[in-house]
Formats: sequence, structure tokens, C-alpha cells
Amino acid sequence: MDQVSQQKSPAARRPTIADIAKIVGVSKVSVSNALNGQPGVSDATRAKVVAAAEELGFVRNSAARALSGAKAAAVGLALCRPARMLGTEPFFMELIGGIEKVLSDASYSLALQVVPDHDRGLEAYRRWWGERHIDGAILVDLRENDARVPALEEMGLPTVVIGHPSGAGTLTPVWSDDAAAVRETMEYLAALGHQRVARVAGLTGLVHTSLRDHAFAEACADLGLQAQPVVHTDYTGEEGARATRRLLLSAGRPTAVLYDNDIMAVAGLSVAQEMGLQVPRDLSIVAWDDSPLAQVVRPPLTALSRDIHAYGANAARTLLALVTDRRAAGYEDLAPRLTPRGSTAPPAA
Amino acid sequence: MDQVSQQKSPAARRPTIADIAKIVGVSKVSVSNALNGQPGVSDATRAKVVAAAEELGFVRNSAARALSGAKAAAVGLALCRPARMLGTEPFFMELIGGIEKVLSDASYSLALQVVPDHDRGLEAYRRWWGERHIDGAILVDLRENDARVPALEEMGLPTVVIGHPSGAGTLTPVWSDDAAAVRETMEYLAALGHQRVARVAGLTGLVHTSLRDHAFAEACADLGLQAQPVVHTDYTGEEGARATRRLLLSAGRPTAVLYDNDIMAVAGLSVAQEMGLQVPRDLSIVAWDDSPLAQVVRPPLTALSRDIHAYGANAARTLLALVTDRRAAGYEDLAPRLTPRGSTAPPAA
DNA sequence: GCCAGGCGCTTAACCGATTAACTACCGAGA
DNA sequence: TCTCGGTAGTTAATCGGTTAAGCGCCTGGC
Repeated sequence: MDQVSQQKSPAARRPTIADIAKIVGVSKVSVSNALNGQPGVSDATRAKVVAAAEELGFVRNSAARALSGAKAAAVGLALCRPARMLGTEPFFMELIGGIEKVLSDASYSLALQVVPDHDRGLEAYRRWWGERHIDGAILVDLRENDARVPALEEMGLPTVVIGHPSGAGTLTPVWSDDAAAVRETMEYLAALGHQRVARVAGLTGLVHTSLRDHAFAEACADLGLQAQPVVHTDYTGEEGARATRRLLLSAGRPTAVLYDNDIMAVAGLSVAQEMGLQVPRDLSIVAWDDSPLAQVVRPPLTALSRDIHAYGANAARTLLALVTDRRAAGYEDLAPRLTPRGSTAPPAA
Repeated sequence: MDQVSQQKSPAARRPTIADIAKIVGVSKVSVSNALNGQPGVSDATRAKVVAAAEELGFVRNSAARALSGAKAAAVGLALCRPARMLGTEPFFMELIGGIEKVLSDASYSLALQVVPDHDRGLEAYRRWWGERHIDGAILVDLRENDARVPALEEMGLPTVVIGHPSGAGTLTPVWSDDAAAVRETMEYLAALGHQRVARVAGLTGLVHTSLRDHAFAEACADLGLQAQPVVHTDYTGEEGARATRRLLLSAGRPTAVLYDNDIMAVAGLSVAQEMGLQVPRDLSIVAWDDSPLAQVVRPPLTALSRDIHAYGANAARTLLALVTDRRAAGYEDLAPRLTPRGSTAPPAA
């Protein structure tokens, strides 16, 4: 009786190459070769094998395959954000969409984990790599002196860093020239006649934040604009609103604000309107990252648009190359381009 | 020379239980038992094994483990959305955040794939399950007569459906009572004195859309409100804006609109303001799903809020129970609750 | 007529862990 | 003294594939 209960129900057993081999009347190896397009199998045999596999509904057991040294056909992404912040940012969903597109065309899948901090993220990468769940990884939210970079280098995990080469160590970077975008924006605002431009930035410590901070300060100096405070936030609408309120109440308030994402820009727009300021007459607003959101508000926001989907796709393509050839060149994507809309104009008076 | 090149570089080889066995001087089996907390190993031996494993940086090869019948410790989610729509909806990111939270606490990971349509989604589930990559699945965007339901049933893949039981077949549903939320909202609007309430709905064919449509029609009838058109959209701000424009230009325009998500509600708000209507004096707006976005616009939007993070967490918990015990009860989450804010008021005259 | 070489297929060994079955030993109870 | 039972370990077989090596057989070139 015990033996019966230990036996798997027949329906539950999934067909293996051995089953196919028995049906066709050849060895396991021939079946394996036939199904994998390896040479050494006659067309007739191959056809019979394929037919039998089809009929049995055969699916490769990738565990067994992996055990014999095959690829995992997956890459990992540990997204390090407090859960609360995830929903608000369109950026990552679009990025993931782009990554996914390329991966699934190559029959790769994406292992995704949302983690609260970088340590947990590193842990996820380590586990995936150790367990051979993934062949490569994508690193986002690059911080200055990011501890994950040397750790991943040491692990030998093929990794693409979404972020500036300066912080990527020997890992392969995929990035866009944020400094150029800041410069372009500042020149545009200066040309409109703005003298006091403020910046509502994202998290300090992130490489791209400080790159933009830098470029912002430099542009102010070069263009002879008055130094305005840079306010750092956590990217949420709430903090964007608070930062805006503070800026607009300060003496010598700015006539233009550059926001580090569109959520904050929209929040800032609301605050300005609430305070009785007209946009763009009294305040010009520029959003970093363009999304439908930036276009549906009134006035529609002048934004630094970039094709995030393509950005993700390029990262995935680079990673696939890295996984396959063990090496790949970094990739510089297009710089975000300024898309003027109704939220920017010369300052009144 | 050929032999040399075939040999793996020594650094690349990862330690196995055999290596540990050799060091400690016991058999592989004892190492396995020691590391898994199985009985039959003395404390002294166990300690030595653990120490050696630590020192070697041993990580279990889960492929080998899976081959011996272990769980994959992962669940799958094929997100079926055109890429373009992903970024705009906070819903899924929050949902995934909630799912992830529970999964990662249980050391499970999430296999995510973004697919263009349901067929490709089903394909992904089939592949994952066939390859033993996942132990269970989560199904979202449930359609009426969804072909994926019978397919997953037949595959025997433990699945939690996020959606109403009526469409889930024998799969385990996790849902919330949308009809009740619609009723509550309509009663509230009727109590404010609205006679003409319109609805800007999501995609037709989705189970929850038609449930809401139904509840909407029923509530109109019960409350003696004038029948107003229901406009179906693809959830984007653009379509939300267009639908709103159409509604506001129609004869006997509505005094209140219920939107199926917050993006469209925000877009609708902008359209109304653009057309010179005051919200809420001339038009009341209610958004389905509350997000920071709904709160940062002016006026802040009255919304049907629900804890999406918790919703995802409950789904994941249910799935884990299903995977572990091969059975689990469905779970009805809290109905979305109406959160009145500044966008609703009695209609002007 | 002999050998080289390619084709189609086979057997053997292996990947790294798990489970089953069996052995050796020690102490306690009859 | 013999047996029973439990502990701590062993060896062998298994999961489902892949790779390496080898074996007939046929063809073609000299």
C-alpha cells in the first residue's frame, strides 16, 4: 500500500526524451540531438522524433539541461525601491517593458525582485547566480561608490549597468548624456530670459543625480544665472509639492524650475496654480522624462523626453551580447531631448 | 592543446557537496543531510560541514536539486499589456510590489514576462511550467470566457486568478467587490444631487469592466438617474481626455463622471478646466484607484481607494498556500472605499 | 582491393543533488 | 548471551538531459 501511495499518478508524469526514444526506437542521445538540431541524425529519424515529441507534448526539463552546463536563459533585475515609490514612477515600468521585449524575442526571461535596499538586492543577485537561475544581470539606481559594483565584478556575473560609465567600474555601462540635456535646457531657459532657475532633484547619492547637479551648477555659472538652491527629494509627488512650495515662498523666487521627474513636475504645477501663480507666465516648468501624464495636464509640460522603452531594449541587447560573447561594448543612448510645450515662456516683466 | 582549452578555468568551477565531502572526510549524502537539517548526522560532523561550506562559499545548485524533485521556488506572472500602456498605470507596479514582498519573505522569486497578448502569455506559462521554472502562477487581466483559464486548468499549474470568481473556473480567485464600490459611489453622487452621471470605463471584454458596467447600470436604475453613456477606453490619458471631451460636448452633459482609473480622471480634469468648467462646481469627478497622482492635482480627486499593495500580497499568500498544500481557499479582499476629496460637490443649479 | 573518412547511431560517463536501502556499532532489556 | 532499536554513517540508484568516445557501414579515391 505504501508503495502505491509513493507512486506518482500516471497523469502527473511528464514525458522525457527516454519516452520518445522508446517510441521511435532510437537512443536518448539521438532524440536529444534531433530536438536540438545537432548533426548526426538522419532527416527521417529527426522527423519521427519531432512527431513523437509533438504528440507526447514534450517539454524540455531545463533543470536537467542546466545540470549539464546549459544556459539558464534568464537575466536578473533587482529593483531597489521602497514599495511605496514604485507605483508612482512610470520610468521603471517602461524600462522593464523595453527589456522584456528584447529578452522575450530571444526566448530569455526576466527574473525580477523588488527589494527594499541595495544589500537585499545584492543578495538576490548572488542567489540567482549561485543557483544558476540567471546568466546575467541588469543594475539600476547606480549610487556613488556603489558597493554592488565591486561585488558583482568579483562574482563574475555578466552585468549591464544602467548608468554613467564613471560609476560602473569594469561592468558594461548603458547610459545617456544627462549633462548635455541639462545644458540644453538651461540654455533654452536663459534664452527665454530667465535669470533665476531652480532645480528640484531626486535622491542624493545616485550617480545621475549628482551628474545633473553638477551640470546644473556649471550651466548656471556659464550662463551667468543667479545661483539657486537645488532641493533633493525622494521623487514622490508629495516631496515635489513641498519643495515647490518652499521655493516659491523664498525671497527672490525662481521664475523657472527644472524637476527631476514628471510626477514632481505635475505636483509642482498644482502647487503653483494653488498659490495663484500662472504657468508659464509667472513660473516656467520643465519635467525630466516625458510621459502621457506630462501631456494631459494644463498647460502640457515642457519635458526632457527620451525613449525609455528603447533605453531598456538597448540595455537588454547589450546584456545578451555580453552573456553570449562574454564581452560587449558599452552603449551610449541618445541624450534626452528638450520638448517645449506650454509650461515654459519668457518670465513676466 | 585541445584538451587544455576544454578544461574549465579553475576559478570558474563552483564548489559542490562533493568538494565539501572530501574536505570533511564524509560522504556526499552526509553533507547533503547536514546542510538540510536532516537527521542521521552528528552535531560534530554537521558543524564541520557547515564550516567547510561557509569557507568554500558553497551555494546549492538548484538545477540538480530540482532534478531530484524539489520545488522551483518561483512563481510566474505574464503581464499582458502593450508596452506603451505599462508606464502609465501605477496599478501593476504596486501590485507587483505587494506580490514581491510576500514572495521574497518566503524566498520565492517572481518570473515576470511582459507580453503583447494573451496567447503569448499562455505560452510563457506553458514554458515556465514545462521547464519547472515555476511552482505556480498569477493570472491578471481576466477576460470574459478567458481561454487561459481552461488551458491552465488542464496544465495542472497551481494558479491564483486576480479577478472575480465568476470568471476563474476552478482556479483560485482573489478579488474585491467592485460592484459594491460602484453602488457606494453612485449613492454618494445621487445624494449630492447629481442626476446625470457618466462613466469612462476601461477595456471592454475584461471581467471587471463588465462587472462595473453592470453595477453602474443597475445603480442608475435603482437610484432613478438618467441613463448616461458608458465610454470604453484603453485606460490611457489620451483616450480619457477624448472621452471626456465627447461627454462634455454632448447635449445634456453629465454633471459627474466616474473614471475607471486615475490617469484618465486626471486627464478628464484637465479637459474640463480647459473647456472653462469648474471642478467640482460644474463637474464632479471620481477616480477609480487612488494614487499620489490623484492627490497632487487641484482639486485633489475623490477616489475609490484600495490597498493595491495588500491586494498583491494577499494574492501571493494565497498562491503560496496553493503551491504548498495543493489547495487554498479563494480570498475576497476589502471592497474599494470611497474617499471624498475636492473634486466632488453638489452640481451647480 | 585497401584505406580514409563521413554518416548515423550507440554506449558510457557525467552534471550535483536526493532518496532508498543497507551496514556497522553501541547500549539496553529479556 | 542474544536480540532489538536507535544512531551515524555508507553505497547505489535516480532525476533528465548532455557530451565524449566508439562502432559499423557505405562511399570514393588511388
